[in-house]
Parts: sequence; C-alpha cells; structure tokens
Amino acid sequence: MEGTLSRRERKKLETRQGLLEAALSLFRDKGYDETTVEEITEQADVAKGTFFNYFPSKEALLSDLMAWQFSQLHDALDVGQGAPASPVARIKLLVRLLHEQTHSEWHLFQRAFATRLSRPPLSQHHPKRRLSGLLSDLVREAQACGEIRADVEAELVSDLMFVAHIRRLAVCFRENGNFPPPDDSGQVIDFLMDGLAGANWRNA
Amino acid sequence: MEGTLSRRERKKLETRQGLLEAALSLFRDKGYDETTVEEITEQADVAKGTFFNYFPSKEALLSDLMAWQFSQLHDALDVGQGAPASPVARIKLLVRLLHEQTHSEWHLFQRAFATRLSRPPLSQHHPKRRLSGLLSDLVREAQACGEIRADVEAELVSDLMFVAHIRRLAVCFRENGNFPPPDDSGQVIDFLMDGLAGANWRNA
DNA sequence: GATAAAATATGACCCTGGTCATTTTTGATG
DNA sequence: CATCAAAAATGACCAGGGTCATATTTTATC
Repeated sequence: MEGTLSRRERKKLETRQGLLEAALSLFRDKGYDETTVEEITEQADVAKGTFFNYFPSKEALLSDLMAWQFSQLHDALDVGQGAPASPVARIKLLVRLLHEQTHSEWHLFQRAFATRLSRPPLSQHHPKRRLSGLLSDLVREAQACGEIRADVEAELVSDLMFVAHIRRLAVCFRENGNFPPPDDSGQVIDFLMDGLAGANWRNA
Repeated sequence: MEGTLSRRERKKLETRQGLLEAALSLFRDKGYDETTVEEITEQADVAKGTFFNYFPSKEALLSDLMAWQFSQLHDALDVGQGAPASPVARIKLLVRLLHEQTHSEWHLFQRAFATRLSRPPLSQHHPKRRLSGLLSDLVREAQACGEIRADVEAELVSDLMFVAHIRRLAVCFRENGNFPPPDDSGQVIDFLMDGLAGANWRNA
C-alpha cells in the first residue's frame, strides 16, 4: 500500500526518521554538543547500538540533517521551476535562499554554528585567529592609506585570504599529497587584491 | 643561574617543554588524531593527569604548537626588521612566509590539515560540500557563458563565497546573537562578483 | 505452521578525552 | 633538621562516542 516498500523497509525508514526527529528536537533544545547519542536513542525508543546501524557517527546524523535542509535549495535553482536563466542571477538567488533558510532554521544552526564556526572562526585553532588578526591588521592599514578599497570589512578580506591560502594547501594535498609549488602562491591573493584595488566598484 | 627562574619554575618549564616535544614528535609520526594523550605523557614520562595541569585540552596543545609556529611570522613583518613599508607588500610577504613555513613544517600540518580542513573542506559537514558543489557548478556555468572571468578556479570562487556567507552569520551571531538583516545580504557576494566581472584583470 | 536465512536490534564492552580528590614534592621558616 | 603550606604529580574515575558478538525479528520456503 505504502508505495512499493515492504513492511521491513517501511519500519526501517520509520526508525531512521524517528532518530532524525528525536535528534532534531534535542538539537534545537540543547544544541549538538550537549545532546548525547543515548538521549537520542532514548527519545526515539531504540537501543543505543541501533543508532549506529543507521548512522556511522553522531556527526553523520547532523550531516544528514543539514543535507536535508540544503537539498531543498537544489530544486529552487532549477531553471524549469522558474529560476532565472543567468548563472550569476542564480548564484545570487542561491545565496539569498541559503540566507533565508538558515534564518528559518536558525534554532538548529545557531548552536552548531556558534561553537563550530564562529567562535574560533573556520577552524578550531586559536592560532588561526591570531594569524587572522595579524592579517586583518595589515588589511586595515592598507585601507587606511588608500592602497585598497575601504568599503569592505577588513576581517572579511583577511578571512577570504586565509581561506584562499588554506584552500590551495588542501587541494594540493588532496590531489597529490604534495606541497603546492611556490610560484603560484600569488594567484589567489592577487585575485583578491586586484578586486580590492579595482576601480569598478559601484561607489568608487 | 638560569636567568631568574627558580628551580621549581625551571622544572615546570621543562615538563611543559617535554610534553610539547613529545607531542610534536608523535604528531609528526602518526598525526594528531592517531596520537592519544596517554602516549604523549608516556613519552614525556609523566602521568596522564599531569598533562591537564599544563594544557586544558589536547586541542590546546596543538594550538600552542601552531601558535608557536605562527608567532615567528609576526616578527618578520616588523618594518623595523626590514619588512617593506607598504601594507599591501607586507600582506603579500605574510602570505609567502606562511606558505614557506607551512612547507617546512609540512609533516606536522599534513595530517591535521588533511583530516580537519581539506577532506570536508573548511567545516566537518558533508552538506557543506554538497552545497559548495552546487555553487561551484553555477560558477563554472557563469564562467562558461562569459558572465564572469574564467581565469580563477570555480571551486576557489565558490569557497570564497561560502566563507563570506558563513562569516556574515558568524559575525552577526557573535555580536548580538541575532540573524543578520536580509538587506545586506548582497554586499560580500557583490564584492566578489564585481571582482570577477572586473576589467582590470591582468590578462583581461 | 515449521524452519532456515537474512535483516535488524540489542546492550555489554572498549577507548579516549577530561576531572578530581589524594599524595608527593618543594622551598620557606624557625 | 623539623615543620608546614603551597605547588605539582598522580592515577582512579567518569562520560560519551563507537564496536561487535549475540539475540531477536522478519520474510521466504516447504
């Protein structure tokens, strides 16, 4: 009756859904870190071990939860569904939707973002913060003496630079396990710098 | 004799240093995650509990280790020490130094970066990756039809956008715990888009 | 129904990061 | 040297994520 699923498959989905819902509700109430797997299974009325039959880790459940959130965005960008044809317009649409949707699930994202992303920004390492501070000081200085445009937050710029740098390392590592050659070191930074120095800013 | 430190203080520093060195060597060998606190204390020849008299957490030790690495950069950027006067030049210098220094300590950073930053890039969430893929597809498309410059990796651009977005959320949250107003949603993206569409690129 | 095989659920168990009351060491004082 | 308070070391202990052999349930087959 229920589509083409056997009873077994239905119960399986039910259990999975139960875990997801229990977790979602607990995450909303207490946040991710403060919720234990045992509490989730308790609320879903299954044994603790069962959890790991459905999700390889607690983190994976959060992933699924957020993936589910994000998957809604995917559809909205389909040109067939009335999304704009221009890629740039779709990019802007995506960002707006992401923004709105994060807002509507703010209670869910709040704690996770607060602890995982915002406090030690982007990574868990204080040193990064320190370095980021160093960089943002330099950016501020460059803005002050007019070397680069001043209408963008210095912290944002330095964060972008740092990310660009880390990204280069990450990509190189993933691809061949080697360190990137030094001679391409400027590209990403130059890109940002060019953007910052550019005369084509709306209020330049 | 040894400066102005009492024996007690000297021993304390010694123990601390011992822990740092043991950890560094183990991290180099096996990576951060694969090294247990107990192994560190064992190699440093102290009891496990002693570790937490010196570092509030395992993570904190890694922080100290990396902070120490980064602190060397700080000095090199001092104008008094021969660093260039122009902030932009210093920014570029910083990036180059960061690059070189990460290289020289590659064995230390390798595993940590690999697992913590590169695989699920920037955050631990697969969903982010999925979203990032969606975004980078759009960017590629925009590049393909000439809406934005094509001489920068699409993944880099989409990563930057994502970071810009997260950053806005994070800053707003840290400052007042509230969601950012929707009307400034375009600024960071526009900034990047402008840079991407700009005519001032060296080979435009 | 009875039976067997596959899927699923279970909770005892392990590992590791982190806490804490207790013991040991240190160095100042008489 | 004896005493004592502060500092530091210790290891028993706890909590939470994750594993796994076993037990239970489901479905298929006769």
